[in-house]
Amino acid sequence: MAVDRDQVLRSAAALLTRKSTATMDEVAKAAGISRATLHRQFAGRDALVRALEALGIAECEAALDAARLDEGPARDAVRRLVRELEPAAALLAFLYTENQLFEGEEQNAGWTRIDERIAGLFRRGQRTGEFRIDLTPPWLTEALFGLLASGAWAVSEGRVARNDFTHMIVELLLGGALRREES
Amino acid sequence: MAVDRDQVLRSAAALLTRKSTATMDEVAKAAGISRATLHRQFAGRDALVRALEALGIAECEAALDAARLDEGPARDAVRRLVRELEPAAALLAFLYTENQLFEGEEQNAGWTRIDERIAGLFRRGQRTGEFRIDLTPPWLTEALFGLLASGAWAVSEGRVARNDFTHMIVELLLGGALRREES
DNA sequence: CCTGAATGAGACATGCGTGTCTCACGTGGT
DNA sequence: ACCACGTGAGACACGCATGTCTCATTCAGG
Repeated sequence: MAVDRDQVLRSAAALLTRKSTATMDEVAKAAGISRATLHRQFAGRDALVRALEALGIAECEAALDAARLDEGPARDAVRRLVRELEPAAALLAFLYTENQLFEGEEQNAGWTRIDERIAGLFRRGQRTGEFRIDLTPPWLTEALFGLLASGAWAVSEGRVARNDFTHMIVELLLGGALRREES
Repeated sequence: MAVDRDQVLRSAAALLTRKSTATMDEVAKAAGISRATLHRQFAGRDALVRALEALGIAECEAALDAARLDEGPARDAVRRLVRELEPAAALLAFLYTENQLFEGEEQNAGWTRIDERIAGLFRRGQRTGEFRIDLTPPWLTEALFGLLASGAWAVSEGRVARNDFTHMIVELLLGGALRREES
């Protein structure tokens, strides 16, 4: 009776994040439904990944909105953004590596908009003099996603405590590894 | 005749870095040999990936040696390390994502040693007071590989100029995005 | 010139994931 | 109680990459 599509999507995301080559049968079992029903919800593996991508984009944009990127100091906006993005980090890490496979096809327009909003935040920080100008906004955006993925993986491997996730990423991204003389 | 095994490995690395799902047949064609010969050199796809992993480990350790990690200020050692690692970045990016698949099996001991050497460098920097102590060496190591992979991908996508590769990674890793008042 | 080793081309069987279909079962609504 | 709908289970064929094998060809060395 009306399988909870969103619930299926969540469990699929949780499984594929750990094992990106999981079979449709494994995905179905993980969701507690049969392969037939899974296939009734998502036409095929490709459709499933696309749905996951749409979910990732939606969560990203929700985080972007919740972080109020254009309010206050840019550095604080970055902190809020990473904090909001944390719950979606594992899914984003999966999609980040999965995207390498879509080499031929053009990527979903949603990512372009998200990249643009984040790059805009970094540009704002550069304009106000908060951020250095020798690191380009596109690179900072790329690095943010890369660190998000690394962080998610490090947490799942037990190399970083889950509670430190946001702190590790934000501090490295903003402050770097060097000690600062001034505060 | 005696097919140049190392040459085959290099071209396989170059191809798989761009298209991680490439067929054995595609790998063979890229190397300019037949699938039969490729299979005579590497028992199967698994053996090929393992060989690639061994190559990546070897290049990493060579870079580690060339960077002389225990000489001079730790920050300079990090700069040398990234510079030495740059040629191998694409291969490492491939292996970095491929490693997610080896979930069940234990990872190659070579990576453990490499991780340990790099983490040791960060620990040394913390001891000398160069690096902040709230970012753990394992996380900095993980972040270094993550940024290396992000950088390699950004370059191949044209989002970052190839010449800026080392600078972008080193500066972000060491200094972060914030402008520093003092030099 | 001859022999042998290595290579390329292709055929062939196999395993695996996938997509599709059918049918029986259980549940909810009428 | 009856009917309809969604579901689970399984069978089936297909596509595709893989692994293995054979055979002709080519090139190097004796």
